[in-house]
Amino acid sequence: MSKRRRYWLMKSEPDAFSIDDLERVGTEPWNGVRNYQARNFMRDGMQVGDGVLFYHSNTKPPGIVGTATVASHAYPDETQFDPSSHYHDPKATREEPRWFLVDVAFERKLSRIITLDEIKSHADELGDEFALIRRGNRLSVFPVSAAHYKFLLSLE
DNA sequence: GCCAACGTTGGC
DNA sequence: GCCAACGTTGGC
Repeated sequence: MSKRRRYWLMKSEPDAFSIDDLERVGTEPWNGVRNYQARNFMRDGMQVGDGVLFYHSNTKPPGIVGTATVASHAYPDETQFDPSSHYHDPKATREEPRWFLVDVAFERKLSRIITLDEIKSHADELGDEFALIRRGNRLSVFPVSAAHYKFLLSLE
């Protein structure tokens, strides 16, 4: 069993939850993910202490704005059980939860945004396997290699 | 606000 | 199991 730190990129729309919000609250349950692949990364791949690139999506400009750490193992997303929640899933039960999340803890804000444009300008170094700049990528949670994590932060 | 690129759903 | 219809994401 490897204890080696893994790295991830997690997207959030700043209107809904920004890096400043995370700084304010310190730790946040990453609720509302309703994509199976993203869920599987959180449920099966994440370990406490893993590094997270915090990305602002659907804003101008989109880009990496900070870092965070995985602060819990995966557990059921409470919002799936709440009929009044936007994220309610009528097919989920407490016996068989469908959606899982981890807690994410604030680490730091970057001194500046590493914009999507800038990341794209380094496509040659990052290569095709970097999911963020692959065509049509909509995943909100995905793994980043240690080398890519280091490279992206070196752009700061 | 538009729309491409998906993922999901449900009829068959 | 196929696939059309629909909903969502997220850059632009």
